[in-house]
Formats: sequence, structure tokens, C-alpha cells
Amino acid sequence: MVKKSFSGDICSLAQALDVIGEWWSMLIVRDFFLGAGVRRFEQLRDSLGISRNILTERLRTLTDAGVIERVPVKEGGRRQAYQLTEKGIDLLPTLIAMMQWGDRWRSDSGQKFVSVLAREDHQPIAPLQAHSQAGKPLSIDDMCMTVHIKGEDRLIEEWPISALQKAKVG
Amino acid sequence: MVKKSFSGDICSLAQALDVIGEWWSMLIVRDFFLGAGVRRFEQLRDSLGISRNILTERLRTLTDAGVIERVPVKEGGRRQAYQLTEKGIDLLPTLIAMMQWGDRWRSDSGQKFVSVLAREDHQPIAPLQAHSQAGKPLSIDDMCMTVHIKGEDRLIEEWPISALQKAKVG
DNA sequence: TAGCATTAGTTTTAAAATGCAACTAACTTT
DNA sequence: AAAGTTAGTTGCATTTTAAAACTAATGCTA
Repeated sequence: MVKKSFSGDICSLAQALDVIGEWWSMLIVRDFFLGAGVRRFEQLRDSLGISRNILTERLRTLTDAGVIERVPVKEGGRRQAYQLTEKGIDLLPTLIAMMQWGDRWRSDSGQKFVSVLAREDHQPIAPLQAHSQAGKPLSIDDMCMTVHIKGEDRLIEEWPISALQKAKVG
Repeated sequence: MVKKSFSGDICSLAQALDVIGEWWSMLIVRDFFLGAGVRRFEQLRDSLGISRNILTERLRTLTDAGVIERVPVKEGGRRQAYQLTEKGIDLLPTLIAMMQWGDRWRSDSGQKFVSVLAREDHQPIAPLQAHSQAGKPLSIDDMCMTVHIKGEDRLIEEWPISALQKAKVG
């Protein structure tokens, strides 16, 4: 069964998931952040415990989508390694958001943790918080989800995100 | 072939992906944010275009993991609907991060967009930005990825995230 | 340079996941 | 009560997945 593509969906989330939404893809992307930035095929395979054919396929998808690129292992060499592109590095907020969600709701009793620290004080960074363009922190009450037409000011539909909490109380 | 579980992985990203990493799961979660908060089975199926057996399975996983819960459609009624839990609402930063990544690198020429707006000025919220616990905005140069033991200050390993960009230039 | 070791895939196979469509019991509406 | 709707359940064919073996290409060393 060919998995249904989300590319026809109006939401950018769906576009994103078409690239990074397959089993293993985000973990592969994470591995590039855990290291010097350049990873070889067998390094990825070792650290992830993924089958070679699946890793080959996922790397191709990520390369075709411009998230990673191939670079020679050595100047003039033929062996290739992979590294994140700017588009791939741009996934850092997604990675952080998911890690913070996982940290907060984690049920395992593991001993080892992966974290993002601020270099100046070596403390974990704060939970990601939405801000307005003017820099004001936004809570759930301050935001709404909308559907609109590109280039037009008129909104087709709009939902306060706070309604989620009211539905719970009611 | 049973998909390999990531639950043994040390990273919270993997824990998160075990819950929300299956094809369709994040889109289902998104659908709760696009509406009044309570969704019924057929509403989800209609808007997503997903098969009933797959939707049933995904809803079970998300319910078992505590991301959504079942509520009666009407007081005293038997029909059930679903709504996000607090744990589910906590996925908002993840949703926003992925939408913003998708928006920035979007290649389709679709006309309809889903966005998160600040209610005070009806402008799109700013791109998510990491901050230190003191509230200072952090760039890639200001952060590092680390592996450490729970409860200990000693770091096992540490990588500057900026190394990713240096690897590109070099 | 030759020989050996390593690497990055490729292929085969069996089990599981997926999507489509039909079915059905339970629930709701008229 | 009858009719319509709903939330699954089931059967089936195709695709995906993971494990393991294979192989050509590359790199290293004597």
C-alpha cells in the first residue's frame, strides 16, 4: 500500500510531514545535531540501529528534499558522507519542541538525557514560547489558528486556541 | 515487520516519536487545533481522508498515550467524541515549529494557508526562537547539544550546534 | 602494487502496515 | 418503530519494514 501523500493538504504541517514524517526520518536528522555535523552511512546505521535498505531510502528522501546533502569524506576522495543543509538546520526548533515535549511527559526511568543548553550558563534553554512580531510573549489565549488565502487579508476561518481548554472545562 | 520502537533511545525525541511519529498522527493532532476542540470520528475521517481502520488504530495509540481522551458527544449519551488533553495541547509548540518550517521551505503554489496569528494585531506570530531561562534570545552560536546523566552536573558529551554551519563553510 | 579490510549500498524474504471497500451492531433522529 | 447515521470491524491486495546475505567500489597497509 503506497502511503497516502499529504502534499495536497493546505497546511504546511502536511508539507513538512511529507519530508520528515516517515518512521526514522526525524531521528536521522537528530543524529546530525549530535556530532560534528558530517555523518557517514555506517555511523548513522550504528547509532540508530536501522536497516541499511531503510537508511538508504530515508537518506535519499531527505537528500532529494534538500534537508541533507552529500559531501566527499576526503578532499578528492570518492567516499561520500552526509551533512545538514540550511534547510535541515532550520529543523532545530522542531527538534527542540519535540524534545521538550518528550522531556515533560516522559514516563521512562532512563538515566541518560539529551538536552539543549545555553552556552553562557550551561543551563537548559527555556521551553519554547511563541512571540508576536513585536517580541511580546504569547500565551494560548493570545493566539488563534486561521485559514486564509495567500496574499489576502480576509480570513476564511478562525479558531481561538484557547477554546481547547474551555472545551475541557465545560 | 513490526516497526522498530524508539523507546529504548536515550533522547526524548525518540519517546515523543513513539507516540506521535506514525504516519497520520500529527495531522490528527493538528485537526483538533483547527476547530472547537472536540472532534468526532467521522469529522476526522472526512477532513483527513484517512481510512477508518487506520484512524481507529491511531486514535487508540493517542488515547493510550494520554494525548487525547474520549468524551460523550452529549450529556448522558453513548456516542463518544475525542478531545486533546493537556498533554496533547502541549504539542502546540511542535505543531507551530513544523508549520513554520513548512511555510519557510514550501515549494507548492497552493492558495490556502493555515497560520497562527496573534490576536492583538492579527499578524502571524514570529518564528519560534530559543531563549535562555533568563529570557535572552539564543542563536545557534549560543547553544549546544549535550548528553548527561539525570541529576548530575557532569556532561558526558557536548557539541556546539554552530559546528553544523562551520562544517558547511569548511 | 597487491592483498586485505571496510563501506555503501542492493537484493531477497517473511511479517507487518496500509488503504480500499464492504459489513454490522449500536446509536440517534424522525 | 423505522430509517438514517455512526464507529468501528473485517477481508483483501499492495506496499513497507526489518533482518540478513551479497557485492562492487573504495580505502588502507605492507
